[in-house]
Amino acid sequence: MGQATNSKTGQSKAAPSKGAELAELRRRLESYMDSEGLRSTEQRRAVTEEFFRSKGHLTIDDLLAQVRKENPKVGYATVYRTLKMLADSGVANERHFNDGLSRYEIAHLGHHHDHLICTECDAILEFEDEEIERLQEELARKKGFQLTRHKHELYGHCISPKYCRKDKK
Amino acid sequence: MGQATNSKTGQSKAAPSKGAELAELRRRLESYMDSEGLRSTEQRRAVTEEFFRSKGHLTIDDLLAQVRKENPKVGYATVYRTLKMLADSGVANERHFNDGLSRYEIAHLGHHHDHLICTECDAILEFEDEEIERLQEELARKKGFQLTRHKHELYGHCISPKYCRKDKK
DNA sequence: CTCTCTGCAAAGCCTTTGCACGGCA
DNA sequence: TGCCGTGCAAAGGCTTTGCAGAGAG
Repeated sequence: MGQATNSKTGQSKAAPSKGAELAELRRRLESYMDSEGLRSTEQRRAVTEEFFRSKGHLTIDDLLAQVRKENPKVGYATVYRTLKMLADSGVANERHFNDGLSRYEIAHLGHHHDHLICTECDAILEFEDEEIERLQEELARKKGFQLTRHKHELYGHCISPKYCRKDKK
Repeated sequence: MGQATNSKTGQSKAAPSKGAELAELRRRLESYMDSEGLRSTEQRRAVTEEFFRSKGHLTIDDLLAQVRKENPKVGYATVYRTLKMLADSGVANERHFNDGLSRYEIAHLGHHHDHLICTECDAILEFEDEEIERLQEELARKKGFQLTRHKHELYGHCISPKYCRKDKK
């Protein structure tokens, strides 16, 4: 992939800025809602804004709590349904780590990533490793499989106690 | 670890035969039950036998159905509790793939493995890849993490339609 | 005889759904 | 005004738990 540099921002196309990526996701959502005839309501805007404002990996409860700070009348089911909509439109990914909850993260454009999860402070880091992805493909081919997706989660704890505290979250 | 060969069976210690591994697991379970003061009941024996007889990755329903063929009076909760006991003793691993069900597999002695799952025929293959494990460790170290466990699942479908059929399971 | 185990049913937990009302377009 | 969206509450689906009776040691 080329490293075409944007002369205005200094950002390359291969790694667009956070802001540019969010703008693209908003456009994607808008066109999805248009094409599906979905309406823009106060609740959907509230949930969507809170979602984009977040750092991702939120549970439905997390998000609902945030949304209700500004908009106390929003219901449980609406958040569920709105997040499903965000996932269907491709701007959110639903994830299931080992706590039995659904979490939603902001989608990344054009590349997959996996997660490193601290079981002490609940931090969730994202990672990408091309070499591992390549080995996975190779392995699947050897076993006679065509891969469609994968799930790779590394659990452990931050080495530095300074940044790893139960109360940090 | 050495490659001492067993003169009787030709099996090396590093890769014990299936039968030898099962025998070791049974011993492990027995000593666990002894140490915890757990009793050997007809139901526990039935569930445990069926579990060891299986090829693993069974859901609780799968196992209960099997057990009830011989022993119709066994209850749901007993199977849950017995499988928890098997997991606690280290002879079973609880796994959660993407269907919301708990599955139990026969533990392997001294080595970790991951899974390749066919979303067409529901086949579950195990794999081990030292290179991937090494890269994981390296990656975690770079991110300042100490790994304790991981979950690596590859989803796809068998390339050969001959061996990949919905009705196969 | 004591203390654990079992089976049933109920309760938990999270997610999904049905339905009447409310509000976009 | 016609429909879609919302909120509430109930229903689902799987797992866990409480309890009285059964059974191992």
